[in-house]
Amino acid sequence: MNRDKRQKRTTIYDLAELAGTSASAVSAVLNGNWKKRRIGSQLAERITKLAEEQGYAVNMQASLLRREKSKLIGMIVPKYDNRYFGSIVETFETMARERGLFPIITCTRRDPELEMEAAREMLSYQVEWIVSTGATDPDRVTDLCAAAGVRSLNLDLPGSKAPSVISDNFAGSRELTRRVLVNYERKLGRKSPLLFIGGRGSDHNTSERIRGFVAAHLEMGIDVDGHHILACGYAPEKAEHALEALRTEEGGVPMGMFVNSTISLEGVMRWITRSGHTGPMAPTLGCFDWDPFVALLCDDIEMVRQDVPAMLASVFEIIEAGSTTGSLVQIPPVFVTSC
Amino acid sequence: MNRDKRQKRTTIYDLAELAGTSASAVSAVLNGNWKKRRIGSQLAERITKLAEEQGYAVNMQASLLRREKSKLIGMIVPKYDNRYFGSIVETFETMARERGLFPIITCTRRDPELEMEAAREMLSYQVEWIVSTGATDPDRVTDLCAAAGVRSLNLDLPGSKAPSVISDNFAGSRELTRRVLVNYERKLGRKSPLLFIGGRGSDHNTSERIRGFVAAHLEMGIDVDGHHILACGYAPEKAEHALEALRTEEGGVPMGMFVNSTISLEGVMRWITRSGHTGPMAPTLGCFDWDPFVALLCDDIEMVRQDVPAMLASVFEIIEAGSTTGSLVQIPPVFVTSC
DNA sequence: CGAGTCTGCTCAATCGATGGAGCAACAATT
DNA sequence: AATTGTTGCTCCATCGATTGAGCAGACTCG
Repeated sequence: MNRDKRQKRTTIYDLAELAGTSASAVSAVLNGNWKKRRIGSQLAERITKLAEEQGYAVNMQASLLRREKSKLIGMIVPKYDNRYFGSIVETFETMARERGLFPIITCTRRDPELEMEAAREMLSYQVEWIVSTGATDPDRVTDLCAAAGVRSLNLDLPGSKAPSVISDNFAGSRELTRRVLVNYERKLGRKSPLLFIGGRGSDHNTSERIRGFVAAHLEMGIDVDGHHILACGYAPEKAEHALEALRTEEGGVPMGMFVNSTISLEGVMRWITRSGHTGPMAPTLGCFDWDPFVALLCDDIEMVRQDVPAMLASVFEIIEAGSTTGSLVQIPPVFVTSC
Repeated sequence: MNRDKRQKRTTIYDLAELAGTSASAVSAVLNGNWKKRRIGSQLAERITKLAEEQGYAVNMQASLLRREKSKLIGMIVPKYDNRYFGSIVETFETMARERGLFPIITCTRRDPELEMEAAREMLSYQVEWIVSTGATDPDRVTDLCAAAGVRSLNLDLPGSKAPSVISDNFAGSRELTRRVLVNYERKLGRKSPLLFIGGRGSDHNTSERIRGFVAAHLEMGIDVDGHHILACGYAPEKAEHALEALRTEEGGVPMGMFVNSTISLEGVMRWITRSGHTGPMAPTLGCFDWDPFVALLCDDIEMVRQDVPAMLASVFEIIEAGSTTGSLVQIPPVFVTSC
């Protein structure tokens, strides 16, 4: 009877026996609908006390099996190595919990197969929603979910088959580019185009940001060099190598840059340091993303911070409304006036 | 029969009917032990094909309810806002998956109540292990787990009642302090003690690091000013305020500092920028933790990187060995030679 | 030819929580 | 006294997967 090392967990049947009552009474009391099920308040109190004493915890597996709703919500996220995704995850967890949902989060390291595998696993756990964040192929996840009758939603990168919440990449990028162009002109003493670096040309965000980048140049009467748009991928090394490759070419590397994420910025900074472009040689920068140390330590940089709280507020609005259309919500990012 | 919007998910019974066989045959085939249960390979193949066609996914709730082992492993983590915890989570997920475990991670934002709440929830989901990372009160979590017959383990901050894996804070801190003292002496032209800032005086890591800090001073024949040991908490603002308060005091702020985490470093950097201690006025720094941008952008700083892969290797070794003693494993951190 | 073995499958109990249906016991009403 | 209503519970089927036990039929061998 007494709790041993390898004991079985306390169940409602154990409590029922201890309380000299039935399992259904115990169940009713512990999940709060004992009033509806007309259990006397004295018995209720006795059961509650016993449960506490015995350290009882529901077996969610059993409970969820029986119930119709699981209250589980899944999120797929590419990486935990930057502030943007970190705050997405943290905010998501908090907001899910506030709504009585249990968040399950999985990091897929930008691996398309792992994304699908993780989604499949979440479906096994009977999640009610899957939020695909920055997924390489959101529509595949949506299809998988749809086949299982589970709702899904895209965050950060849009898909065509489920509602998507993303930053307003075009407007954000145009404004960021404008600001960097102004800084660059002030520094050089003349107008000159920027280099665009980072991201994948095939993803919506990158192409929208390129569109904004080009628009801002146009508006300021500056020609863009197509050859200076390097959507070389997200990994730091890719940005570093791309710059290094450019250096040996004719014209070299422009000393004004639009960097497409903090991850790419890491590579850019590495290149800057290694190639000795520091101090007065330092390039004029803009970064579509935010990092506190960069904001503090780098003086010639403009950063846009994606509005994570607003994005997730929108995500949960959609979830609460239960919408499934392929709508696209674009959240304006915030310009950080570096301290 | 056809899949509707609000359909029920496909079960082994559906598949059994479609295949004209029994549910137990389907179950045996799909969970791989059909050889043991002597199911013919033709039937097995037919079932497998059907399952694929129907997009079948096990109901984990049902499966786990029946099985003895859940293969779930929980991790509690304080924040996602720095590289250290980010890489802990990412590595943990990967390693858990490699071992056939399903990781459930929850961020508790350094809130002791949320920690307990999260642990309780994980117990409801029948996790087999809980890893408390940087928990404010690891022993409380251990007690809760023990009452439910669940193993637990502490990471980053040790507890007395469960095995703990942490960095070798004393040795790491002593070496870091030594390096910073050398840099500081080189800069000042004379020996001078450092300021210690960040962390909680009550936590093991902070007190061990202070011990290492003091030891390094002693070894170099430098007196430590007890008044310059500011374990003011982890939040950036706390560090910033502590420095600001010190500035108005007699002696002011020493221009050599040991910062106890990147989070505190954020506050320190803010103070440095706001109070104008930049350029040649910039302090000589050391930080017990690592961040790529700081490493790249700050030139007078030494950083230690906690060895996350080694720490998690040790965690999973303990899990695989099934040990429950309150042993303490200390992993030497790595010194980063800034690029 | 009968006993024993092996193959390929099915039956039914089980895990723990839930909730519809129903049953005593008693009070209130006609 | 008979009917109706209410209160406070209990019984039992159910969710979907798993697994020990068992049952035909085919095959083997003395």
